[in-house]
Amino acid sequence: MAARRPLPTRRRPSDEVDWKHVGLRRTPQREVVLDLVRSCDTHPTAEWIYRHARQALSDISLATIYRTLRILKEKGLIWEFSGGANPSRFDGTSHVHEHLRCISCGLVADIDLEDVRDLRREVSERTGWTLGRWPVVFHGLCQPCATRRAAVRQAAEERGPGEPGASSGPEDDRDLCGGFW
Amino acid sequence: MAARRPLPTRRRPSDEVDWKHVGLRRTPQREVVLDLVRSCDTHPTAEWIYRHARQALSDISLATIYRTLRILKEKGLIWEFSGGANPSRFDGTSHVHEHLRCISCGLVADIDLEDVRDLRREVSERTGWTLGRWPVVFHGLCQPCATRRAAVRQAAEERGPGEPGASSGPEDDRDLCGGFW
DNA sequence: CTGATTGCAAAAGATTTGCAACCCC
DNA sequence: GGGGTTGCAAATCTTTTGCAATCAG
Repeated sequence: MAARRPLPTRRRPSDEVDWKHVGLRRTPQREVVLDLVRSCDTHPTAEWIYRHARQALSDISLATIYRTLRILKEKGLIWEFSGGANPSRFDGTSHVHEHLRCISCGLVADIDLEDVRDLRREVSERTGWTLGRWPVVFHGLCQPCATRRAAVRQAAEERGPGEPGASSGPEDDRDLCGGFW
Repeated sequence: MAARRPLPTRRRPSDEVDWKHVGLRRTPQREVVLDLVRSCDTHPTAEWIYRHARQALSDISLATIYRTLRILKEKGLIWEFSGGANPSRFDGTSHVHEHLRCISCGLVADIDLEDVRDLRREVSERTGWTLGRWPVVFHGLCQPCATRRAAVRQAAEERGPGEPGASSGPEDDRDLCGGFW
């Protein structure tokens, strides 16, 4: 274990965790990963977390990132959004909220919805499933993707028939918009 | 191209597709894949589709299955549920309906929910996203997984503290319950 | 101390892609 | 006939795993 940049002195999300009760040993790696996921609202990928974690723990490995994310998820401390062939994104579950996921660029956004509580109960009663506090995910297009897609579709229609559901991946979005579908 | 078992003479889902308008050439491979996804309600994986497609088209390749699924998805003819490190599952979108996905075994179930229509509009207005007819996915535990998990948790608590969110993969579920989380 | 955790490198999957042969329109 | 499609095999990419060294309690 090499360079370990002094971590911020202000209170960190990982301080709030009762590690012993959760059944996990408290390590710098786990603290950094949890803090990264909990403190940013960008729903980062494992790769992004890896890059940023290295700024604090220079020799943390990608394997540890994945291992830690999986464990934190299993303990219910964070939530994962699977992304098909593309990387998963993670969310620090601090309070109950729902999600929007863009089917074009994979962006995940949070939203608070009071009304969903009743809906969960209804669904649970009708199906026998346990819906607890797990998120409800709406799928659709974020504004940039909707705009881009509309442009593409119009161009296609001017060229001739076909392409009713033309898709277009994200062109820019260098950092966190990996592209899901 | 070899053995091509006589396909069922009854009307098939793929007959309803206006291939030319969609902008795709009509091929036996595409018909079989679309028919399989549209005619079963089990939300199959690519692998499952491959195994079954071979019964009609003995030398169809897995690459074609994936390519076709991707294309059909891009054209809006089917819907994909990403599964992290685990295989995606597909759904033939015939009418608007919502989904339940088990966070333990990955099972996907359909459910009709009138009330969701208003909710979509509300979310759309509040966020500016385009939610169209894309599905809303509830996450939770299917009955078998909920039962199994409760048992595991109880056993853990009898042994001592910790394990508040213990996870357990599917043990049986040979055919279609791949395991997501 | 002692078992849990980590890094490293290699493995495992799922999905994609290059390319020549082939088939639908 | 010609360009869209397919099969095959190899490549890619994300995530997991085996194992010896190291660390937390």
